[in-house]
Amino acid sequence: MKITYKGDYALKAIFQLALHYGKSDECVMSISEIAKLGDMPVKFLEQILLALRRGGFVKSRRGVKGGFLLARHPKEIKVGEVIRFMEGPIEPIACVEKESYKGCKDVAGCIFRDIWKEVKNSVCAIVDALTFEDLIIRYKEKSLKKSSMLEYNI
Amino acid sequence: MKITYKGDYALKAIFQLALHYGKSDECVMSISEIAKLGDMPVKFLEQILLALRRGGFVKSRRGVKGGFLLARHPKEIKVGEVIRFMEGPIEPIACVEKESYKGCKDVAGCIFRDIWKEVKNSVCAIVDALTFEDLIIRYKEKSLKKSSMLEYNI
DNA sequence: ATAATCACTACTAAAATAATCATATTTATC
DNA sequence: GATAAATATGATTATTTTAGTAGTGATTAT
Repeated sequence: MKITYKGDYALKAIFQLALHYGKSDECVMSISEIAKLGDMPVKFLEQILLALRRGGFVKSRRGVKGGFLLARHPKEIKVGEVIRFMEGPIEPIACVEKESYKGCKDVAGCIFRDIWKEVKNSVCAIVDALTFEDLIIRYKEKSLKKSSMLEYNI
Repeated sequence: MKITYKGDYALKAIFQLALHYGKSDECVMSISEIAKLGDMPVKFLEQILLALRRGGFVKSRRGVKGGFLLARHPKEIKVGEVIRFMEGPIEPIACVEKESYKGCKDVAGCIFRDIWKEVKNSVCAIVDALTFEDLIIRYKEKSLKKSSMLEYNI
């Protein structure tokens, strides 16, 4: 039941780009900039960003002052989409999506399959309802709360 | 977001023992018997059953006519318990339970952590509400349905 | 020109996974 | 008491996944 670093970093990178989004189309972020903000290894993040580009999540510009930017508006990118793209289908076990599954002679009669489907649906309901715009709103609320707590010395 | 074979086989083994439960305390199942029913590799299952014994889920008897049986009533064993015991904490990422997490400088301000908590809670709600008695009921309903479908040639 | 930056491919070390193997110990039954 | 059937335990292994690193090439603003 784990998300890998690959998926984690992908989400963080897109989140950084989302925070940075819209100021102007010229406004790209370099890999190293994103890596620094999210505390991620640069060369590993590079691979992830290139994958995200192929997936249509981000766009890139090469050369000096090049970098990455979101290919779509943050409200058009769902968290679940990114997870699925980076990690494969959201399902606790392969038999949920694929009918063929080694460990199961009787897929139709398998009660566990039903449970995994429930789990899958419930997880998908959460991550597919969340866009990166939602995340930004949450983030801003959080940092507002934090700063006001600081202000009043709570 | 995956369950491993270890966890999968553990659930299946306990389910077989649960189906077999209560007929008498003498009524144990051998590893090979369980393995056959669940289509699992015998020696791998052996390790899993021994782990489950240490975890207090099953009891064993050695020697001829030995084997395994549940240590508790099926209604006293939750699916979530077994998953946690075999796979570790149910959480998409380590930062949910543990405060220390390499990939995150700012755990408090991290919006993803909140999402993973939501996911975790929602998954736990499902698997912690399910006992092996529930599974048996589901299973019997299913096989009843199947046999009646056969009967009426649907 | 050149320096900064993305693009791509290949490689690698470590960990996890899914087992197998060998050997000991226990116990019902003949 | 011998034997066979079973669990108990620890070691070993093969494969895959993960999390990177390294190097080289292509592009472009200055």
